Amino acid sequence: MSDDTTPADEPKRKDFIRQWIDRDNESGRFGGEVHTRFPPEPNGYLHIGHAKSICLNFALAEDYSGTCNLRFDDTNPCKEEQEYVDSIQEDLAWLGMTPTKVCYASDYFQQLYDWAIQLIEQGVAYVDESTPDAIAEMRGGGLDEGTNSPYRDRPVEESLDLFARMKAGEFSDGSMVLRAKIDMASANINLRDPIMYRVLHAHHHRQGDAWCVYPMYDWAHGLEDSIEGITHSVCTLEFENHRPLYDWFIDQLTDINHPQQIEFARLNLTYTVMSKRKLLRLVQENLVTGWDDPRMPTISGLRRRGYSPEAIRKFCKTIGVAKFNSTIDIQLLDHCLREDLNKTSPRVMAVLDPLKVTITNFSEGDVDQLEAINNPEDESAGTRMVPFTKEIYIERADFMEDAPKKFFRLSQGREVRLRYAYFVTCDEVLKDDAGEIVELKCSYDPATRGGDAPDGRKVKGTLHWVSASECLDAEVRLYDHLFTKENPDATEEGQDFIANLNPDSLKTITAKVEPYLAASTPGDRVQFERTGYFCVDTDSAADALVFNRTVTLKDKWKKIQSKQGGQQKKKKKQGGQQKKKPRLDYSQFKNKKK
RNA sequence: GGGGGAUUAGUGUAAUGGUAACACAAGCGACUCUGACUCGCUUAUUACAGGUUCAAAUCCUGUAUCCCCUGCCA
Repeated sequence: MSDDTTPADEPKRKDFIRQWIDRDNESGRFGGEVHTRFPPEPNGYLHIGHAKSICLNFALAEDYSGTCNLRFDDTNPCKEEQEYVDSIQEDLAWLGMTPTKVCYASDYFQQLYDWAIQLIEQGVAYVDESTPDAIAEMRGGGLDEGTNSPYRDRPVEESLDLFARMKAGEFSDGSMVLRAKIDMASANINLRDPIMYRVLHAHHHRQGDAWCVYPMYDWAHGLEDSIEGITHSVCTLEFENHRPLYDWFIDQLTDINHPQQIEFARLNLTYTVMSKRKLLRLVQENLVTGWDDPRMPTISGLRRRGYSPEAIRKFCKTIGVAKFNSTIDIQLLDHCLREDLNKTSPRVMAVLDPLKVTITNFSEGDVDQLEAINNPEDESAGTRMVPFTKEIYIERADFMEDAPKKFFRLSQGREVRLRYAYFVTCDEVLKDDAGEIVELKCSYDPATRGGDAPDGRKVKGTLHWVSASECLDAEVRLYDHLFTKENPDATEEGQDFIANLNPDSLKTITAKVEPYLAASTPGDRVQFERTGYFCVDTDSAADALVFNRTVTLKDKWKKIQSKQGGQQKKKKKQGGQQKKKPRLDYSQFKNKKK
């Protein structure tokens, strides 16, 4: 994970978390040690938002010569499954992270239980037999102060006895809880006698049926951190209100390690959703093919799509960390991706939308093997041979009748270069009855073999191509944003984010690819020249290749085209004064929780 | 109505009392056997209003806006 480039001459800018750690180190608060952790609940797949947290926590440990644990926060047996534990470990390893230790919150259940008894004995915890509704009612809210539970001052012995019997399974789910005795009038609702344990007769994925009580997050989390010797407990903004409680619990147990909780803003990305609930819904309603659907922002989805761990790490580093609730433009992720793939991906030619071209003056049956560079960014990648024949395919979009001056590609009477091959000139356009172009007749200049004209004549365009007789068919899955709107939650009244799903987020086509690709295996990443970066899908087989489009190449021509179209439209509308786009404000669209 | 946070170019992130930087995006141009890559140039009265100061993004006061908080979820 230390391969991300940080120019040594660039002054290291420190985010607020590193500044905080520096202060702690200066004061000697933790003896100069920095121990972090990544604490997922195993109830879903990791996504790019988790990657931000992962990269942060592991980078902190590395930067300060500390440690970083992976800890499964498995305190709720109802939602958690081994499947998720496995996927999380796989994703973490793929991202290139090696935890110092792999821990489970459930391993601390006995310690937590013993400490709970200690709090009861200290008179700061009690068993409450009120109903869930009654507890909610008594908690109050807003300006209403809470009211004390009638069980709040019951004798210690009674709570001790009841708590032991809760654990033993004598009581039904929801019948009683263990509560901390703090302050029912606190302005911070989290401090109004928060629940520490609930009764749950549920099977735990690691503890089996050993427990009938399970600890709540607020009670458990800080103590888990404390047990592991965590110094800086980094979490997301919504836990800021919980920090006083985090500190309170640890303070009750004198002489245990007291980590510092630090909160940062979670990642939001345009054109996608990040909440586990929404991702789960996409999977459960079969709106995508699964957690690893290449359109999903999950780590497994990105992996299958063809993202590299380097690109994701670079992205996480680039976006930085702060407390401002921001939304990152997906184009920044694309940029980090292209930056890495450009350096690492072998080039190859593939025609996605084939148009047949016959080289009229090329001998029938001849196969001319031409040398092509595998990666201009990496000389060690070497070269390969590409077969050229009388009939080839080019991209349909690379030919245009009555082409404008700015169109550098093929048109009647125009000459272009076929990459690594020859200059060709279009002599004739063949159409079917419907007027559709079905074939081009071109002539080639044998003197330009390899792609250069001995007479020094230049050509403006270079096209990729593939031999019609030597090429392979391949299924290509063209992916686009999963949603049509920057903010999928921006919907009409009565709709939700599902309404903004992009119906064109996947187009499957059959492409013609050069024979060199026959040996490719799932996970291989290549660049289809002039088109984009592609990755061999897990569905791919030797005789049935399947490619996923990871990301397109930047396309200046497309911009020129759309600008010309746009200008015409604008003229029609009126003067076309460009208004400044307002700052992204998603809040007005968010569904308020009732 | 209460509590906790936040606000710097279109989007993000820096600058921690010394005159707004970097990346992406957008636009213009150069280069090019990928209209890719690469390389140039362009883009901010620091949410607003006052105040302190020789000097304010930074300190003070007030205002506005946004986010989070009333699960026996995490």
